[in-house]
Amino acid sequence: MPNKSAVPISLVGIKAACSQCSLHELCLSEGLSKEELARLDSLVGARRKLKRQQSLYRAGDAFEALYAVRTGFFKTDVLLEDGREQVTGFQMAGEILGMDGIGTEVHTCNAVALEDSEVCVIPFALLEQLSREIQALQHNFHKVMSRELVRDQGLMMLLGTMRAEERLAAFLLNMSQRFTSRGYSAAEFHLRMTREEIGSYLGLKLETVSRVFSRFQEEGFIAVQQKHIRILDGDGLRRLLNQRSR
Amino acid sequence: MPNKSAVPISLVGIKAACSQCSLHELCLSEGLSKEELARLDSLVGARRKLKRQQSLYRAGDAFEALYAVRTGFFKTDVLLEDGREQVTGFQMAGEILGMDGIGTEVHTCNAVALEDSEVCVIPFALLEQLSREIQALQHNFHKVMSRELVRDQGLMMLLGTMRAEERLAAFLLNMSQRFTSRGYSAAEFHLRMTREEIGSYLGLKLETVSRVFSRFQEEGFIAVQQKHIRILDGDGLRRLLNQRSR
DNA sequence: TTATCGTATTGACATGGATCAAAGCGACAG
DNA sequence: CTGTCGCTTTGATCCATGTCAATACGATAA
Repeated sequence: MPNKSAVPISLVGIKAACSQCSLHELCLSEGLSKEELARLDSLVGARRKLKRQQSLYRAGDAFEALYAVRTGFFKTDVLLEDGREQVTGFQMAGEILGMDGIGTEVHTCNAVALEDSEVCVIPFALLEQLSREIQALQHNFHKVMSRELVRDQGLMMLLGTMRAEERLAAFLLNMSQRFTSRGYSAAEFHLRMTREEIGSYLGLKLETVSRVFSRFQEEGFIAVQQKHIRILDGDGLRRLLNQRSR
Repeated sequence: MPNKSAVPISLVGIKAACSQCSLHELCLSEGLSKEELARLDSLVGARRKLKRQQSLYRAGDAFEALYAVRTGFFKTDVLLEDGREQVTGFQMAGEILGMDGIGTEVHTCNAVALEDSEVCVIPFALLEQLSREIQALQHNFHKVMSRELVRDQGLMMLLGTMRAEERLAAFLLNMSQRFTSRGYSAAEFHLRMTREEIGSYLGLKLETVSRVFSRFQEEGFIAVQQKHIRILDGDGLRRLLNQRSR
């Protein structure tokens, strides 16, 4: 039974406008004509603002829409009955949330804002309708889902075969790369999540995350200060990843 | 058990026919009208037969089509440069392979037949075209992709938080459930994969898989004899899964 | 300023699963 | 039938990471 989102939804009246949005190439609007973009604009109903720690949706909620992150930072996680948590992803501007709900009409994970954030609400029925009419939109959407599957493959590889140091190196390089492709510094960034959340994502305990960060610092790969990370030797991290581990 | 034919054909001239296929509810054709089914039939170009150990596609291959498993059994895996392998899934009749390639036009994993198998070839450009015209087909396809994302979530949870016994219990129950929904016995089945492949899928070494199977047998949960598995106490396995581990 | 609370770091120790090694088993070719 | 080969089982040992515990840090509120 889908339960109601516990937090009052804050819908802001501002119309989203994919045509104005700086996240083209990451989102669904790439390669659309002016006229098609306008139609996509009219589909994307509204934006929704979330404060830090607010849920965008929870496991069990009825599925109605996808969400495109406009600003901010999210995590998605799954909970086991006994309380164990697995963080399944961290999402930043331009990334799409909610696709887990399509198959069953019900969300299967929780999506939580890790900082004050804003998303575009994309009613799914309308997206399907419009993507029957706009081939490029249809294809973009399929690509987004497929890339998510490929991302998952990478994470399985990480969880299934990598040692702690490799996991953290992969994590840092991935964050760096994603910040870069959004125009931020590749070398210096703020982690929005706790050590525990990183650990959960990587299949490690928070103490291990902390220890490996310290070791990386001793070895000159990075400078850590709480959530602030500076990458001093990206190639060093990359070497760590590619070398035969055992 | 399917036996090996001496003929190494890969493409058979027989037209597939979704309308005749017994895998409706698992595949893409659920809820389609007679007329729509006929159109789907004409889309599904041909079947392709694979012998045990043959690749359906490999990482790096150009992406052109999806494949629906008609008979047989597959694994998908990803390889790291240093030779480490992560099995990302096992696929049986009615399941769709190849969606990893949509995002980049290139396959990102290998798909290998674990026994002599047959697939329906679904040229992807045609599938997109037809699903612009048939709403139910479009929606079915989206559901299939979404369910794959949810499956991945479950696997991440397994790889990130579960102990060896829980992983094996989850694996056995999952296999049992999938055999059941295809009309086979829930309690007795043949594993088509080696201990090493199971281990790779579950993030364990083959020795650990073997040991846990032996332990399960000692405790009366299952009877193992090589690849033949009999589940004697499914509830016992389920209890193992649900109990707080530590 | 000081108290508090969530988060992070670090140390000491425990352990589950990996590693290494040796048989055992079954299918198949000759 | 016999030998070979791939796969599986089992034992002994090791080690990476988990667990438990103490302390430190930084933001915020009083």
